[in-house]
Amino acid sequence: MQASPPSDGLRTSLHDRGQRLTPQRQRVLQLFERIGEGSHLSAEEVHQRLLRSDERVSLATVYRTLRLLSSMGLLQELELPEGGRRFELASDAHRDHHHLVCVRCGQTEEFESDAVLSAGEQAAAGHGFRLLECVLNVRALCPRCSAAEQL
Amino acid sequence: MQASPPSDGLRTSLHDRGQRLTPQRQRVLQLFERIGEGSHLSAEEVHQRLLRSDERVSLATVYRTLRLLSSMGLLQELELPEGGRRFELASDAHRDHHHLVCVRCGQTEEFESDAVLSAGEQAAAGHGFRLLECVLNVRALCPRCSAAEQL
DNA sequence: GTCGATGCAAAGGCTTTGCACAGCC
DNA sequence: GGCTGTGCAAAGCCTTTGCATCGAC
Repeated sequence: MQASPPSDGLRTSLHDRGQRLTPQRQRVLQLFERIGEGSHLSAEEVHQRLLRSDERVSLATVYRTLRLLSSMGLLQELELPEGGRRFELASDAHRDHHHLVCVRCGQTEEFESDAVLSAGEQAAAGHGFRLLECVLNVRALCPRCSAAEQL
Repeated sequence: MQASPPSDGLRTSLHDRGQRLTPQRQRVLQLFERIGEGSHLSAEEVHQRLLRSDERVSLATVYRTLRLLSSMGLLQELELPEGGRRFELASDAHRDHHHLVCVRCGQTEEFESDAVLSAGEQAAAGHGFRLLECVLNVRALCPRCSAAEQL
């Protein structure tokens, strides 16, 4: 009894693009599936985590794979300037997927909002654009840092 | 007849922080004022534009100044991963300031939305955060690129 | 005159790339 | 077996930093 092997979907998607299923690509994607949808990892973190579980993948390949999986729509790149490029598992639910970030300590909370999605859809439609993804970044101060700033 | 000298506000803000008003800092800020609120420039572009108008500022100083002016709240950094870090003139109106970006060709449209701002405020309040800025990035395909993708 | 700011060039991250070898199909 | 993917190391951005000099106050 095991979860449906994720390799199948991946293999097919790759095949359609004339590309191959390799252990490295599986390892990267499975890592994201293991940690779940909410988590954002940098390339370096992906590399470290794979090494820790004895799954050898070179850093260059991590970069190549993150780019590939993003272009295939399986991962998506986050837009949080504080702290570099990060990736997370893509999902339809995440077309509307927002971040509340403390600009001082980096604490990040996620939230969803139909209001935001429909505002995004309206804006896109108004300019004749086709919406792909809609991400609201709220830069803020968390309670602790907000208190610290008052001093 | 000239617009109120921007140096005064800048001089005061700098003074309060024990810092000095230099020609370089004025040039950078004035450049942003000249091009208006909607425009996003990278450090390199700021440098190039200043050189073109014979205002000599080293690239290192451009970086230092962009960082300084941002930390003073006079400029703000954009969050558009496609195409590197960019800055624009800050203004209160821009606390709520959104981008519709074509992921294929980079065409960018701006829009505003009260609905988005209030969603951001709600989210911040719900977690006890103090909102600073609220930016919605809508990744999409512009009409031209959308058509091209259908082929 | 003092102390912060600048310019230059060098150092620093992070990311991509060239090339030979390995391994998927 | 062909041709794509990988690993390694080198190269390439973009950005920051050290240090001597300059200049705002």
